[in-house]
Amino acid sequence: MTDPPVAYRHQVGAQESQIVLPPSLVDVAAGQLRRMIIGGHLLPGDRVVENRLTQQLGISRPPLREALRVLEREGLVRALPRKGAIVTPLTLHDVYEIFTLRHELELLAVRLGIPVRDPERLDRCRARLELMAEAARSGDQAAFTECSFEFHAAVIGLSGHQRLEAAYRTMQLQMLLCMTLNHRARADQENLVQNVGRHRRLLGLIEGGDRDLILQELAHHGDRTFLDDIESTLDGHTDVALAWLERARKGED
Amino acid sequence: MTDPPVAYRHQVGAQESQIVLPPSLVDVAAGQLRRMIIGGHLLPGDRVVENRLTQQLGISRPPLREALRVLEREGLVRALPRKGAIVTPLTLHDVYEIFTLRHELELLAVRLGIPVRDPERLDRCRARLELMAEAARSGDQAAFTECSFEFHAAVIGLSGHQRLEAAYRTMQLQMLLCMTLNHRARADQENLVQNVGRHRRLLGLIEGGDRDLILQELAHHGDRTFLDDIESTLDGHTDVALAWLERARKGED
DNA sequence: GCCTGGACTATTGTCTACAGTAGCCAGGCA
DNA sequence: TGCCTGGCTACTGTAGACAATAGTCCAGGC
Repeated sequence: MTDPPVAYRHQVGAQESQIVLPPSLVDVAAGQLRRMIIGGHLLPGDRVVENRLTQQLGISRPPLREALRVLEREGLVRALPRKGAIVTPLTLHDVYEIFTLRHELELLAVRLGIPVRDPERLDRCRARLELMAEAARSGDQAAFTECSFEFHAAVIGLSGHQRLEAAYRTMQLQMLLCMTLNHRARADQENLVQNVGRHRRLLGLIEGGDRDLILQELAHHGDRTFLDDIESTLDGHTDVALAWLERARKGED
Repeated sequence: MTDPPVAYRHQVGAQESQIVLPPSLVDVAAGQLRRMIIGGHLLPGDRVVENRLTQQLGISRPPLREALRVLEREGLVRALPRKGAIVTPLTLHDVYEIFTLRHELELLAVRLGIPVRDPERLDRCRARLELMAEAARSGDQAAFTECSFEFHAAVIGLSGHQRLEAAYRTMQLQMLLCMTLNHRARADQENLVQNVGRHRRLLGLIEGGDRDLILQELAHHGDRTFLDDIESTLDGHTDVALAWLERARKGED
């Protein structure tokens, strides 16, 4: 997808101190794999064969294997010794785990981060929200997902708690993995725009700085606690997730 | 250290279903690296040079690099692009992060796991506590640390929440990393035995099944909230951590 | 007709080798 | 004396090749 950097090119940006180095193949490969999984090109349970991927990505096996180790720690991939790797298969219990832990991390972030101390962090949230809005206007589903992901991470980042944010990002990724289970998960542009509206309201609450109000909102959702749909649901897919959850409850594991 | 398996040997255990496979070099290397870091042989900020380690461990670079990727995701090691890796350097803020997040994960585990549903899980806690006690009796500091680590993981595992347990293990590891900052962190055998006693009381509380009582105990510690010393402090090193925290608060970053 | 054994293929686990980069040190120039 | 520059060394990033294993398919025997 991105052109493989045959040689390292040092690119000096507008600001002289900002030197942009091409990322290592491991990072590139990890990013591509994430996109393939989140994008639904690789579904939970699918085999992840190294040779095939090296050809697709145009790299050799060592960096790919390192990338797979990263993905494994992120929970997107499961390694079966001597049998290769598969995209993490999900059960209903997995979904439960992902949503509960994610919810809990959000609560903690609100407790630690609201009211906001560092206005600069708030600016970053605003900027990413605008990127979301732009993606929604253009109707680019993939871009919207990515922007939304980054917006949420930025919100969690208001806490200034890097480890919390890292754990949250992991859970977000796995939530996106859940979403791939439902093929009907495509939202139309209308939905995207509405979603941006919800996120804008969330940002308003945050700017208000009333921690308890936000926590109250979070706790207010009763049965849907771990599928809270106001400040954190990604891409307006809450209903989809709920539906899947319901379906899974009745039928398959 | 461990003999390198020149050939793969399938070992069939007493129970026929239990086939013991030799672990991959990546796992071996990751384990060894963890021990080197937790054991204080590699201190925060120390460079982690690949070539040196391959010689020490008797393996080649690819599996070692994969192991480093794992450790990186665990937060024990930080990769500096094109400059190698270092053991994660810790600031006061890092310690704050580690203890707060760990504490929060504990609270969640108690809320989800108490009262205990699956008695088998409780048995595992008991078994590991006995291992701890044995290590304390023999005064084996390293073994005690490892047993304690596993005991706590088992307690968190009462929740049946694998992702929660995984996140907790990560924080535990990083907490052990914090401990290496203080060279006086060696506890004598007396301390170890006392520590086992505290853990035994915790297990008693858990067996009692009174969730609120435990949560109350956890919240009861006021200033020391995130250094709670009853149910989760490892190895009786709370005081050491507090002292270090105090020292860091005044002086260095 | 079904089961068992063996060879084959696909794939993972590991190693060695090479390309390219960052840091260091000596030497030259202002 | 101080700074810059060139080359050297140590190290990381990546590639390709080999060794070993797990699964599969087919042939042969019961």
